[in-house]
Amino acid sequence: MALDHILLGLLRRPASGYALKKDFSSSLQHFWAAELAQIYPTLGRMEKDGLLSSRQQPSDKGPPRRVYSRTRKGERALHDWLVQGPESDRNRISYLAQVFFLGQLDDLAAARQFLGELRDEMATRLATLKGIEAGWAKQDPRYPDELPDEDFFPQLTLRMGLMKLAAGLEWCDESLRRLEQRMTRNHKQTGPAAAGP
Amino acid sequence: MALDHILLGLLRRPASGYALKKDFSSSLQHFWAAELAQIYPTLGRMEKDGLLSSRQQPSDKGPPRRVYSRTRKGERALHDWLVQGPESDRNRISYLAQVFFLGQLDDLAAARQFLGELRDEMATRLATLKGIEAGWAKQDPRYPDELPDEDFFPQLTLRMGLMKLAAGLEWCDESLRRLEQRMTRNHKQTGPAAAGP
DNA sequence: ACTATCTATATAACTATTTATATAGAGCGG
DNA sequence: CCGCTCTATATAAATAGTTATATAGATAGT
Repeated sequence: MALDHILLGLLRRPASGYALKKDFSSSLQHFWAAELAQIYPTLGRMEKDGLLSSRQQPSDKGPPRRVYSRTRKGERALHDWLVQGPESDRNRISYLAQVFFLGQLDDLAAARQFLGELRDEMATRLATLKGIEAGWAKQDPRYPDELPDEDFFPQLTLRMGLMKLAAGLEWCDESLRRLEQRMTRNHKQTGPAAAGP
Repeated sequence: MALDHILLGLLRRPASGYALKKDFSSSLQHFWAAELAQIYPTLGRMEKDGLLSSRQQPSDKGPPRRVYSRTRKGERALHDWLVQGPESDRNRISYLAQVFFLGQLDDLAAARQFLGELRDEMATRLATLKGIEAGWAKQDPRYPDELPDEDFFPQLTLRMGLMKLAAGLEWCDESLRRLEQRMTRNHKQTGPAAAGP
């Protein structure tokens, strides 16, 4: 499971479940999300399996926290995950499933509406990622090519997000243009159409 | 759940679970996969919920099959799914999670190896999609802009796949180039480095 | 006849994920 | 002091998805 390995990667330095969830919210969330209700039992299982160890620590703000560290075994598991090569993910993209069936709507205007909303969402996400990039660039003059390895690879994932979203936006625009052409065409030839003389 | 709605979309014409699985394998699989062991109980539940109806039919090649049709209620559910707007998917991309942590490998050559494998996989998938596109174009002279609506939207999803994979390949090449620069640089300045005079 | 493959359905066991809920201390605003 | 938010952990219940396995008729090849 990828969550296990992601937690191992994040546990480069010891952290509590709550802190790990924050790591997800900051950078990782764009390609992998996890809820606390999934993180806590996973950490417990991984400790049971000897991949992690934990100790309780008093907290200045709130109840005591359980801080996890990865063990030698955990480090090996992370290493193995990385050198085994890319996991070909069962990439589920639900909006494409919707697009696939848009032709079954009685009115193409509803399909246009759909693609317009998708375009807006992608534009928003692209703006978000650009904001993150700008922030990184501002606070570190070494951005992007003089960054330490530790930050180079996360930066690559951000770059992938930017490139995919740019491609997605381009696709939306192209699709909307083609759909509108199609709507105009259908409008003009209402009735006759189809077969030539 | 998206699987429910996908099945409703596929059931434009009545079909058995086995046949629906084949529909997945042909076109849909690139952005949504499903196993028979998931499809059968889902069809059962949807029938119980009144979204589908079924009847048994003798088969010429094998045991009798249960053929499902969507009900009026099922059609409404599909319609609602489409007009509600794009589902923002929790898009999980496990290879990006791996890339994120590649800096924790002791040897950057292993990271290069990883990105090379990813590049190869993407190139293969891109070739596959291009093959599908070529097949469609060959068997239908209306491809792509004179296709009936029914085929226009599936064709758009194929196009999205092509564009995303092209972006992905570009990213791999760019990342490999930058990683190799980085490796050369590290090699040259073994020891001194960092601070200027 | 034997074997493999394809059609066809189904279930059990397991793993993963989401949503809802409970608990409890600490700090802040009104 | 009351309610709100944040820190912090945890569990229950439900849903979703994967892997393994069982059954059985039909057809094609050896």
